[in-house]
Amino acid sequence: MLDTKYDHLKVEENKYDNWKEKGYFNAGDKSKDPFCIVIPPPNVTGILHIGHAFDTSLQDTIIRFKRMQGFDTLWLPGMDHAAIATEAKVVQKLKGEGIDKYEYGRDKFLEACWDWTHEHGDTIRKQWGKLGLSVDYTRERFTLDEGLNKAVTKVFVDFYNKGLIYRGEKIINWDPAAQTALSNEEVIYQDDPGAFYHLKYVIAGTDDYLDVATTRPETLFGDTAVAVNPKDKRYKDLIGKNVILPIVNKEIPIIGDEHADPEFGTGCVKITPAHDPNDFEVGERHNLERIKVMNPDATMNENAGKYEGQTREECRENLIKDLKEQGLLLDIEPMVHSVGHSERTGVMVEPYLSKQWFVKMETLANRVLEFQKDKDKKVNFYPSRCEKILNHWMEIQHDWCISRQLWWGHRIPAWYKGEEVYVGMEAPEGEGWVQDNDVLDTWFSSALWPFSTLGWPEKTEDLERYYPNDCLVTGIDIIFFWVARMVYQSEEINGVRPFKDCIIHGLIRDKQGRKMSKSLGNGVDPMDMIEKYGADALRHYLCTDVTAGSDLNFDEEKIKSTWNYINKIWNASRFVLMNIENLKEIKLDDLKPEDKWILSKYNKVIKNVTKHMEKYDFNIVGSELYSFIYDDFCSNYIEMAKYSIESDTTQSVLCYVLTGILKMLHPLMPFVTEEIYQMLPIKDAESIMISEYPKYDKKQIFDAEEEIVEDEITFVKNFRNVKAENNISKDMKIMFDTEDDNELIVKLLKLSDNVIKEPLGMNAYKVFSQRIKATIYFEKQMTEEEAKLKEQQIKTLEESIARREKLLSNENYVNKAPANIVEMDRQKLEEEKKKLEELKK
RNA sequence: GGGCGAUUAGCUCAGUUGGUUAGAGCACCUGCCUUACAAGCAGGGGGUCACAGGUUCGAGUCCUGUAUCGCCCACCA
Repeated sequence: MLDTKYDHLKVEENKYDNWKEKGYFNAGDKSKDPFCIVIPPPNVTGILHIGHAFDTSLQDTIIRFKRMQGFDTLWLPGMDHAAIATEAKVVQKLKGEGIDKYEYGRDKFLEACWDWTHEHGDTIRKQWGKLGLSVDYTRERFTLDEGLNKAVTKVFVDFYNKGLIYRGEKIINWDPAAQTALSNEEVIYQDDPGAFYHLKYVIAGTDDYLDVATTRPETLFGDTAVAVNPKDKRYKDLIGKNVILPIVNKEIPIIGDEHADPEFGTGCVKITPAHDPNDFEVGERHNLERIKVMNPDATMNENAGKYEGQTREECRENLIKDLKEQGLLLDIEPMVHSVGHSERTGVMVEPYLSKQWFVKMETLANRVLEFQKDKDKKVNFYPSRCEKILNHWMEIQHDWCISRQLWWGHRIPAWYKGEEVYVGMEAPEGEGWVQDNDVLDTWFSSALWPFSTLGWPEKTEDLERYYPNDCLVTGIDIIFFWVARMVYQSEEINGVRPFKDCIIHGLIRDKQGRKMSKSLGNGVDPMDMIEKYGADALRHYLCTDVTAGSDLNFDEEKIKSTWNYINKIWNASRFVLMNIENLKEIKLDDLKPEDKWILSKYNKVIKNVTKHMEKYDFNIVGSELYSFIYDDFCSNYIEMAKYSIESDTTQSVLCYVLTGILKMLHPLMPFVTEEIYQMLPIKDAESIMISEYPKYDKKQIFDAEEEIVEDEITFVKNFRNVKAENNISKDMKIMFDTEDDNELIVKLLKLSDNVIKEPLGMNAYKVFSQRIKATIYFEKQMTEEEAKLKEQQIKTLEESIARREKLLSNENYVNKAPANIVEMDRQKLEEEKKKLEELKK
């Protein structure tokens, strides 16, 4: 027998391991249609946060639903080696032990990374278990495992041969802390207070000067020109002349270039081709020398003269002091400008001239845009507006910098001998070849995840069966990083979309809508929530309390109320289990109206819930189930059933509907539904997770009975309302005006001693629903307040009648509105008129 | 600068293709320990759906504009 209170800790103990051991999570039943989701691999950097819980809860809900619907479901788990993120953590850890990465050496460092991976991988798997995720561990993958390395290498080699990957010297985003290149997506821009330094560039051979404004004075050692707009009347005659570069005292030319905006600043721009992407392009157009002024760690190099060895910050400070002394500093104008920071190390990114590997985007992106126009080839986004984010990214088409000066990752399959370059699956034959030291951006391997995990490039059975995947679930912030890349890689490599549907969810913020962050200390550990309220409450909250694609402001109170909801389900189940002794097959002839009513409602819920589950509209699923369980099943059917609980039909209907409720809830709250399912006397499977999802049965729809019972419920509600509002005491008498059998109502209202057949000469109040009318007789005089209330009710009713009569006398409305709507209004009007008549008596 | 989203009850949010008198949870008020559940039950109050126009028989929902907030992208010498 169930305890009187729901205990989530007890309920969630041991179930997961049992499911796992029984093999319920494992895919491969070829008698069924396949359905596959690959998990967005969490970084092995650490523990899962609430965002992971959100993301994976949604996936598990989908997978469990599809499994119960009879699909061969594969939810493929795995983790991401997270090149720079993990490397940064391991470097930090070693540093704490007094070990320097470079002194330690590549091999030993990688060993440390693998240790880290195994340790954190175990933690993540434990957390998946706590959340109840039904992933197929027999197919778990890691982005850096051998098979994936083969896939990555093959894609690199093929792309190189097709000209989709090239090596070039360009300005890239350089992370001076990790000392590696970054992609545009790994740079976070934020507004920082800074200044516009106005410097005096004296025009050679004159006393005149140009006021050149810059936010980065320390790069002036790399200046090779000053640009003005050729259309700018102020300066156009100066084009071709030279200016003297301050401090360096070297002459550099004044050039005319469109890049200089006459409206911005002073209209004069210093050109530093090796330290600014725009200047780089100007430099290309004018054939300017590229002078690097910094070392990879962002200290100044030999080109910075006496400032060599200083950090960029120190250099700026000293340089400004010197400029001031020499009268070359015209002004310092404070301003706020946005500055790029490394996503992982947080340091200011340095635009830096460097030789790197790139993926050429044009062809790849254009194909995606083409595919998205074809309904059989496109990725369908939920919500659909998210498709615009993908398309927008494809339209920008920045080439993707994929090489990273790191050790933890897939090593670039390129070898060099002098000027020669060889790219291939294996090292080239012959002496003297040296492999590229760099590794690939972690997203290069995760971009292949939907098919590399299934065995590609081998033509495996799994690949054949589960690819393209059926859906992918991820956060709105990951569309650029990951979704876009999976889409164009899949379409280029295999000519198909990686997955049919892409479900996008928002970010989890704190209750005030702020981003969760370490510095604010407003993060939420999902494991704490599970400890306090259970995974079922957490999952149900996360899946049903937010609309698709929008952010969720985390509110612990709501998990608490979800716990209450589960407790309600627990107790309803307790009631049912306590009362079912004789179960039998339900025969339509035996059913009472209320049985038919609940079956009818139940089947309509199945239909609706199934429809919305298939559209990933869990919000609607949640509220649909909630009102059915709370209002229809608990508040009404169970109350009614108490008066015929000895009937085996009632018992059977109770058990039948409860079973269906548990099954529909199972994808959202797997643990408690399993616990209760196991106590049912009749089960269709050894576990609810492999049982059959309820199916809509037209034979169990009883419109007539539904209407009758619905009307009885309305009567009961109206009666309680009248009684409460008028302070009518328990010893009142009630006389039914209608001849119908009102037995159930009498029982529900506990009125067996109050029913009379003849009117009494006392205060009277009419109560009614559409079919049932009754008069309540009571002793007490109506107070002034109560009389006023009655007056108010009459007034409201009269207003409503007037409104409706006006509406129905409107020919336009009667002719153009759908007939059933008009008919509904007519009926309603009749009712209101009757009601008014009764009230006025 | 370009784009996207939001604005509905005290708070947090739902509201499907326009269609009864706009819903839920929490909070609040009244009455109840009714043997599944007091972490509960019954009943109740509370909303000119941001603002201004328009389309329509009918607008929270569609269109135009305005305001405020948030996010993304680009630029920022």
